[in-house]
Amino acid sequence: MLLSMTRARPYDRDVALNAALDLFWRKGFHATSLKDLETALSMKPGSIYAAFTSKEALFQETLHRYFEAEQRRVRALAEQASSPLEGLVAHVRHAGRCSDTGRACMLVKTVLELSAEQSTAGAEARRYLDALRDEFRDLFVAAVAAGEIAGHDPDRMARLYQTKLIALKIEVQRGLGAVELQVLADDMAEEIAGLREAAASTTRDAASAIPSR
Amino acid sequence: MLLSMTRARPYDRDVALNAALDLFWRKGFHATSLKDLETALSMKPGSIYAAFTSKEALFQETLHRYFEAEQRRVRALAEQASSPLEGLVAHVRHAGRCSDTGRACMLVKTVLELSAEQSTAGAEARRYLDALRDEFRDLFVAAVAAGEIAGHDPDRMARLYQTKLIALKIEVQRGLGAVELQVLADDMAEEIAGLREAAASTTRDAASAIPSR
DNA sequence: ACTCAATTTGAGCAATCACTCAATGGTGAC
DNA sequence: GTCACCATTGAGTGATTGCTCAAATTGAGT
Repeated sequence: MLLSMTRARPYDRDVALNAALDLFWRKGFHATSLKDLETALSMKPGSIYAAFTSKEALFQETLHRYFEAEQRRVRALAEQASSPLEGLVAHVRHAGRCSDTGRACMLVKTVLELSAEQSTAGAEARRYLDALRDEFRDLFVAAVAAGEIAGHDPDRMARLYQTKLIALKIEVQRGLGAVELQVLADDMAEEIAGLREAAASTTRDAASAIPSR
Repeated sequence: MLLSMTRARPYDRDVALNAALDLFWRKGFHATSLKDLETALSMKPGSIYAAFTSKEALFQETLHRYFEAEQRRVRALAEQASSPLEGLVAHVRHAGRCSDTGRACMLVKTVLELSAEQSTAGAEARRYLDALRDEFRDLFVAAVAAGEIAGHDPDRMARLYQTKLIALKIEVQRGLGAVELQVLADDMAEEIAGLREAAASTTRDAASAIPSR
C-alpha cells in the first residue's frame, strides 16, 4: 500500500536503460533517433518521455551508468590485484583481451562528439573521465607508498596511464585484429611495468619496456 | 577555349572546402547541418550540391584534405629532423605545444562517429589512419637502419607511437591545460626517446623514460 | 551590344526530427 | 463487481533535415 503502485510497471527501467546505453554507445547521441530508441526499448514515444524526460536526459542517465560500471571495474581490478601497480598493469592487459564490444570508451566518444556544441552531456563526460583519472592516481599513489615506484609524480603517471587506456580502446573500434590488439596492450603494459624496474634501478636495460620483435 | 569556362566562378572552391573542413572537424558530420554549411561557405544549397554533389561527398572531400595536410606535416617534420627517431620525438613534442585548434584528430573523430552505421567516410578515415601509421613505420624502419634503435619490431613501435599521438590530441580536446599538455607530450616523447637508450643498453637505468616529478 | 551556356539562386520538396497529449486500458483498493 | 487512478498509447505537433529545380543572373565570345 504505502509503496505500492496502482499499476504494474510493464517496462523494466533497468532493462530499458541498458538497451539505451548500448544504442547510444554504439551510434552516438546525434545518430541515435527516437525511432531507434522506440524499437530498442520497445516503448512508445510517450512512455519514453514519461520515464526519462527527454532524449538528452536519457542520454545523460546512460552516460552516468556507463561511468559507474567503469569505475566499478577499475576498483574491482585494483582489489583483486596483488599490488597497486600490478592492478594497473593487469587492467591494461585485460583491455587488450576483450575486443568484446568492439567500441571505444563511451565517455571519449561523447567528449569528441558533443564538446563543440556545449551540451551538458559533453561536460559530464569530461567530469567522469577526470574522476576515473583520479581513481588511477590513487592507485599510483598507493604504488609509491608500497615502494613499487619512486621518483615519479602520480598525477603525471595517471594522466599518461589513462591516455594509454583511451588509445587502446580506440584501436579496438578502429578494428585492430585480436592478436595485434593483444600485442599492443602488452606493449603498453610493459611501459607501465617498466616503472617498477626503473625504481629498482638495478636491473638491466630498458629494452624490456617494449618487447623485442 | 578548350579548357575555358564561359563564366567565372564566384566561389573559390579551395576557400569553401577549408571552411567546410573547419566546420566538420569542429562539430562532426551529423551535428553539421546544411544550414550551417550554407552560412559558413556563403553558398546557397543549390550551389553546394552543384559543386559537391552531397553532404556526404563534401564531407569525404574535406576528410581527404585533412589527411593530406596531416601526411604533409609528418613528412615535413621527418625531413627537417636530424634523424628519423629525432623527427618522431619532435613530432610528439610539437603536438604538445599547439593547443591551437583545441580539437582531436578529425580522422579519429570520424572513425568514432561513423563506424557504427557503415558509411564510406568512416571506412576512409580508417584507411587514412592506416596510411599515416605506415608513414610512422617507415620512419621507425629508417631509425633501425640508421642504428638508432635495435631489437624492436617497427610495426609494433609504429602502432604504439600513433596511439600516443591520437591520445595526446584527444587530451587537447578534453581541455587539458597548456602546461599539463606539454608535460604529457614530453612524457610521451621520453617513452619514444627511451628506445634509443635501450638500444645503447649501456646507459644507466630506465628512470628517464618518464622524467621524475 | 547581343547571345548563350554555365552558374547561382532560393522557394519549396518529402522525409524525418524530437516531442506532446487526449484517449485508452489494465490494476489495486474497496 | 465497481471504481478511481495512472502508466501506456500512437496519431499528430511544428520545426528541421538533406536536397531539387525552374528561373534569374552572370560574363566570355562574337
